[in-house]
Amino acid sequence: MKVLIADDDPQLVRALRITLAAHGYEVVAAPDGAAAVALAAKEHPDIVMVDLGMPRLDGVQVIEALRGWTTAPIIVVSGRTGSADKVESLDAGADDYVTKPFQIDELLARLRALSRRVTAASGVPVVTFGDVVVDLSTKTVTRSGERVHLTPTEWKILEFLARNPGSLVTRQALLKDIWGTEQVADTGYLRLYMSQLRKKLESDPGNPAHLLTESGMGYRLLADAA
Amino acid sequence: MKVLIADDDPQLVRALRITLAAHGYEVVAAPDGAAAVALAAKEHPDIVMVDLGMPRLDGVQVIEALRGWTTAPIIVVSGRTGSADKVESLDAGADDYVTKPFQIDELLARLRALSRRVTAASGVPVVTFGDVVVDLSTKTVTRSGERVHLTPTEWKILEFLARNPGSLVTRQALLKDIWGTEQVADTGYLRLYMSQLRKKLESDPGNPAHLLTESGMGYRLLADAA
DNA sequence: TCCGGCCGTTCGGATTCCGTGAGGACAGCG
DNA sequence: CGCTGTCCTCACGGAATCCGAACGGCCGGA
Repeated sequence: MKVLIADDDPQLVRALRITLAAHGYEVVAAPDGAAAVALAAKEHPDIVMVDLGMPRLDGVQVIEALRGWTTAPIIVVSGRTGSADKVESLDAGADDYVTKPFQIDELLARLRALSRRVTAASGVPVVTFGDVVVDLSTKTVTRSGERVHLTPTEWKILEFLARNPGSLVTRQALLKDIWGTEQVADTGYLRLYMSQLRKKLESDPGNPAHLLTESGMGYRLLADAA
Repeated sequence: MKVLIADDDPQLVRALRITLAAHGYEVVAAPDGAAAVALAAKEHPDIVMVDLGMPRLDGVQVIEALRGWTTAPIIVVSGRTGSADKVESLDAGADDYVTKPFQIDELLARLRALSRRVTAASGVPVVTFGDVVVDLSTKTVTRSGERVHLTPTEWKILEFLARNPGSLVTRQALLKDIWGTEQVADTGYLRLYMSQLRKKLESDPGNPAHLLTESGMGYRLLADAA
């Protein structure tokens, strides 16, 4: 049973990690919302514990992002005791809400209750790199949890690259797959679409970290390890 | 959605009955543990709310009895705040634990969270988005509780989209499924039906929030969190 | 230092694609 | 025969997309 902890309090994370590990859970942790979403896509945890009021992406936004593609139980652990926060979190898709400070045995009991309800994972073919998630089955691209809109041509290029993660894709292979032209006359539009993809998906489009170009050869998508 | 309330405080039961009914729940109530178990066997509620410390059968015993034959979510509503009671209840099979006095909106939110699990787990093919509910088994569509009349063709399109919530559906897939035509010549009627569906289901048909179109590719139904 | 190949990026016109209103064809029904 | 509901065609305005052209930066070789 793998648990993802999203909390910006390193001391609390450390204590939880020890306790949960002692009870047989595998623990992964992220210090902010955006990292939590990316880590969830990569690790596919069975249960998610999320704090409200994290940097970079609020807890509620994390819940909404996760609910876009997973049904794993989500439990909110927050210092906020108001019912408004509880209602908002639960309606966003959370399954439980615990207020700090909490009794550790109560939290463990709630985790056990949620574990009972865990259903089998969906096994969707997804490719992730950085904070980007590419879902090849639903043709959906999200970045830090938010949907990114791609034009048909942009999607075709990204799809082709995502189906060959890590390996070099020659320019003519891309041109043939997307425009079907045998005769390749690079009039420059491939460069144009790569530019737009980087603008939409890279955090620093000028220095791409994942959509790499191999001079004279083609392009390469550097994906995260599955 | 049917809720069974097991509590020996008639005043609280009365208040809950009114509030829950106002939010669309069907309510049945039992004043003690033994009656609650009997009533559950007869009524088959979707969710059970149980108090600890009832006459004739304690709350934990009620939980254990119910868990013998049903997986319906059980939520404990109790005045006892100690973690020992929480742990005991949750480990007996309860799904949630709320302490009295409680905020009614928080309780409602937790009920909604449990309802989601019920519909998701029971495999009942129901898709919701905004104020619209699409029931694939009974072929009915309701909006804010009121039935919406769809023509056969409109229903076929919505059904196809609802069977692939969140996923992009290409125009040719829709045309092939609904008109069976191999050769696709979009003469424009698909666009017309999408327009009518939006008029009937979207609150702002001009700016659709759920029946989205991906230019050049197809359509996508953005459903609520499961 | 100059030069030419290669690449990324911006701009804008041409083209395709989409939403929507109006209305005809057709079948079922009283 | 008129009415009603549904399916479909057509046409138009607006939005999204494509792609040609051009400019600037980088870099290795002469």
